[in-house]
This record gives sequence, C-alpha cells and structure tokens, in this order.
Amino acid sequence: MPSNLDAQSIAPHPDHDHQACIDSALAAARELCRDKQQKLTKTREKVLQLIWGSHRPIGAYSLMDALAEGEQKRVAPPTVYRALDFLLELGLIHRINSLNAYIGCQDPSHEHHCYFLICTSCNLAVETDPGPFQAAVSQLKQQSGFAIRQQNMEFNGLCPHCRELSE
Amino acid sequence: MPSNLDAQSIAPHPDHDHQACIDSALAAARELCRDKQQKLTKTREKVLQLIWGSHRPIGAYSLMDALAEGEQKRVAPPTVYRALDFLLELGLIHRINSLNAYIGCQDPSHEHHCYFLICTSCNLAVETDPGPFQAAVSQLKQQSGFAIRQQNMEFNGLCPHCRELSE
DNA sequence: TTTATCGTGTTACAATATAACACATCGATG
DNA sequence: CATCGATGTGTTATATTGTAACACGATAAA
Repeated sequence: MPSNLDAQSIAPHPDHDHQACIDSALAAARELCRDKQQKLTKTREKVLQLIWGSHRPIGAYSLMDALAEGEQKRVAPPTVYRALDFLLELGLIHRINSLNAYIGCQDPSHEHHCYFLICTSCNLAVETDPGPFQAAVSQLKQQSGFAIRQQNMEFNGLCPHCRELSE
Repeated sequence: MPSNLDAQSIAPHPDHDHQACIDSALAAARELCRDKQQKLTKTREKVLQLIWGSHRPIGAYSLMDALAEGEQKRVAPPTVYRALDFLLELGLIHRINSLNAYIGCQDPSHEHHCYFLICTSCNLAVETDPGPFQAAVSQLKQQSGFAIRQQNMEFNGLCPHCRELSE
C-alpha cells in the first residue's frame, strides 16, 4: 500500500501527493516486468501512467483521447486494448466491470482477488483487502461445491469526502 | 429458494425439474407486480420467461433472437432494454456485469445484494446468500468511511457438475 | 370526450470491444 | 552477416452492447 493515503481511512485523501502514487506505480511496474521478463513498452507504460492519473477508473476510449493529447495521430482501439490486456494479464491494473473501466492495482506484487469500493458520486475507486471475507468464501465453497478461482467484489456507495459534501 | 435444487448444494441439479423454476418465478413476478401496482405486460413477461429459460445469464441480443422465434417481426433493442430495465427495477432479475448478461432473481420478494457463483465452463450462475459476508462488510464500512449502498459479488470457478467432468 | 399517463414502435446512433492481416523490430542462430 | 522466429504495433473493418429522440396507441381518470 502506498504510504500517502489518509491515515484515518483506506481512501486516498483529496489533497494527497498523487505524483508519488504515479511514481511508485510505475516503479513497481518496471520491477514486475523485469522479474517476469516482460517488456514495458512505451505504449504500455504511457497507458499505465494515464490510468494512474487518478484514483478513478478510466474507460478505454478516454484513454485513447488522453493518448492523443499533444500527438499528431490518434491510436486505434486495438492499440489501447492490447496495452490493457497486457497490463491486466500482469495484474498491474484491474477492470471495473460495472463501469467498463480500468484502474491501477494497488499491489501488483502478487495475484489477488479484486475487491473495490466505488463512490457513486465522484467515481473514486479504492482497492481493499479480501482477507476479512475469506472465511465466508471458504464456507461458500463447501456449501456450493463450486471450485472458486476468482473473486470480484464491487461495493458502491459514497466515499468519505462525498459523504461530507452531501450533509 | 425453489425447493427443487440439489439437496447437497445450492446449485441446481442438471436433471432438476426446470419447468417448476419457470412457473414459480412467473408466479412470484405476478404477485410482486400486483403488490407494487406495476404492470407485467406481455413483453415483460415473455422476457422474464426467456431469462428463466435456464440458470445461465443471457444477453440482451440473445433475448431479442429468442423473442423473434416464431414471430414475423423482430423487436428492436429498446423494446428489450425497456423490459430489462423494468425487471431490474423491480428486482425480478439481476445483471451479471462481467458477462453483460441477465439472470432471474432467486428471491425477488425483498431487495438484496447481488452475490453470484458463476461457472466459467458452462456459465451456470447461482445466487447465494450475502449473510455470511456482512460481518466483513460492516468492518469495511468502519475502516473505509464509505457509505456502502450496494454490493455486487461475482465468484468465478467450476460448478460441481463441470468439476466432475474435468476430472 | 378530452386529457394525462404509460407502454411500445421506429430510426438512428453512441460506446465498448475484437478479428484479421500487414508490417516492423529485434535478438538468436546458422 | 543473413535470415528466421517471436513479439509488438498499425490499419481497416466490423461485432457487440446500449441509448436518445420522437411518434403512436391504449387505457383510465376527469
């Protein structure tokens, strides 16, 4: 977990030093690619950096727009989707299914399940620890007979900041 | 919960009497619409019935195809999406975000969170009780400061039947 | 009978994602 | 050095999922 998150909450404080988030995410990505002998090409790195531009999920076509900023040519959809597939495969980003959008992974160092808190007002998405849920998951495996391989949780509601604003 | 599910598991047995599932789902829908003073029109009922045609999520365009069977004219997308919106609103169906598909709700009598086990092999989707997860959710609310309003869980893996086949 | 409301039909289009094939780069190997 | 294979990208076209906008029709209340 990045150390510059709000001490009172797992949500990033609106005033936090976000450049530090971006930098540490890119550093982690370079390390992971080195370890797994994968190439973090310019396109892939740029897409990852743009995704880390905020703590809000961003769609593939918004990424295309962002990539086009200051460039002569727009890239075509397959270029972005290939980068996204690569980053997803390595666990550097997650897909938020309810939004058709993508967000940086807080801790790509190991594979893990995908638990997110998503603010319905400002779109902030915060990854959270699946740990506390695993007892219930074990019980469910037993009961259901399913061999559960993947867990995708999306909690929707108001983030601490938007709650204050709405009072 | 329908009574004709596999006694050993919350997953419906491949050989279960599925017509009973359809019938009870439609009966429950009629009752709910009466209670809420909503109209279960022909289109809406037909869509619900088609969704209950299996325990597998079905996409909007597959529903359009199914609606067209034996008819002279195809309905246009808005017709299906309006019916889906109505059924979603009333809680008669759920949307499986990871599949862009829709499935009947096992228990529409009260609002509830959306927890599903989904077989990656045969697409079987089984709704499950959020109860065992709520202690962890409470803890998460405290910790995160989020006002969680909605929970969407999708577990992916192999259903009991496909596990046997894959051995 | 008129009017308001609700549900549907129809056309067009937006948003998200992929298939298929061409080309380019680059390191390994003969 | 030459070339071969693997990987990444460019390009065009298209598939899939979902909505906007406006017209029409039925029904029931005033």
